[in-house]
Amino acid sequence: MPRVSDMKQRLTDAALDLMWENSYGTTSVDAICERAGAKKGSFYYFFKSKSELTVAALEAEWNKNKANMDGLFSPTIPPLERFDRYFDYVHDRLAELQEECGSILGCPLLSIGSEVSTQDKGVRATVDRIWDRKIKYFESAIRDAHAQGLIAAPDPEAKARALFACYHGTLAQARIQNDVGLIRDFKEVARDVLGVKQAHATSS
Amino acid sequence: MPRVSDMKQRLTDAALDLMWENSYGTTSVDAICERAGAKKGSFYYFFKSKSELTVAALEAEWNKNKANMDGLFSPTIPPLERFDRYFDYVHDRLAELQEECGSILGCPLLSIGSEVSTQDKGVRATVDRIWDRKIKYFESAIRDAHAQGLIAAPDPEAKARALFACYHGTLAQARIQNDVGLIRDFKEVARDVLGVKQAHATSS
DNA sequence: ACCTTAGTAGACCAACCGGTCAACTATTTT
DNA sequence: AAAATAGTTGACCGGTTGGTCTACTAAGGT
Repeated sequence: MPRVSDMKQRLTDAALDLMWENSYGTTSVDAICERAGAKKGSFYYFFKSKSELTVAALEAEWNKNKANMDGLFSPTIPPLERFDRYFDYVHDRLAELQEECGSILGCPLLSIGSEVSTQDKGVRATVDRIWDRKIKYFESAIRDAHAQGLIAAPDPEAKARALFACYHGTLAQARIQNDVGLIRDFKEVARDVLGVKQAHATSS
Repeated sequence: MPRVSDMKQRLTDAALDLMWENSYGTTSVDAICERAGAKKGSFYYFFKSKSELTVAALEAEWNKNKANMDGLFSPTIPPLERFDRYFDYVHDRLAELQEECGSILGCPLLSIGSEVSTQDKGVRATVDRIWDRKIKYFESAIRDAHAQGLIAAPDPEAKARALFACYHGTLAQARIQNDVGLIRDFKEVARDVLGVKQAHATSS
């Protein structure tokens, strides 16, 4: 098997970067190619459409982040602390990206998903699938917290979905208003949504 | 002043419909014209760009909804009940639209805002402005609820923003997954976010 | 050395994009 | 009735879009 290439990955990386910063619709195949240093021919050698590339890009992003997520939501960490760590991590990452590109970018799954959901079944299904995987982290943390009596969550799956939705709404609002503030303060909102029992002072 | 026309409104209506159902990017000027029964020339007679049309469309939508919002959030209604009524209203409306077009459409402010926020300052500012107006309804309801001792909300504005973000995240997730369920269940999540004190059974 | 195969190159396409413009029509004021 | 104004028309523009196609090249196996 002659000749190897990292072009496929360069294309998915470029696509996700551009779509995250701008949008699915305004990210043209030409622009993706240019950023990846590829020519049209290469693009359509690896992917048969922009839609298919997007599916691959989202899955690739998930694979990149999975190990990190596993670490943040490790069962060795107290359940409620897992959320704090995760929210802190996302906050820091988005703040870092804001320095680079001037904008709070929010979550690409939500931006892209919301944009194409009524038009592109493939991308929509992919967003859905990855979304569900991420919710699983929330779900088991919630179940653990419930088992330890830290919260009252008889239906961990529903609670996880609700919290996930609230979090993504916050990320979206932060993107629209270009303001990290909401993300920084989300930990407290999360405690309310989770129904954390004891009101323990965090600091100050 | 000769000749009157309702074309301007037909154009903003058409634009919002199409952008809500699909997206900003995929809604072409041609498509807007076709739905409004206008020709390109008329479009650019009333608006100097697609971006400006969008601003007008969002403001027009706000004006259409304002009276309704005023009714739902009337100070004559007990504060927490205002939220219930509002959430019910949005749920019913989205469910109705789903019958028509097959999809849960979420909130156009979020969809459009998230899509164009990094690229179009005018539209972004408009979304921001309307967003703030809507939050005011939440804010005063929260303040009233706090005054009546129903909830503990020392910072009503922050609480309002948080609840608004959570709600929109739920609407976005409902759009992506094309599922009304989350919206139907949001009232309970809202109670958690608001920190409603007494656990009163609603029904069943 | 040469064949096979994975990957690259870039010219090319029709359709569509947002936007312009000059000519035209309908309506009200004078 | 005619002038002034508000609105309409549709041909037209250059650039871009997603996507195709054929010719090519680099590398591993034999």
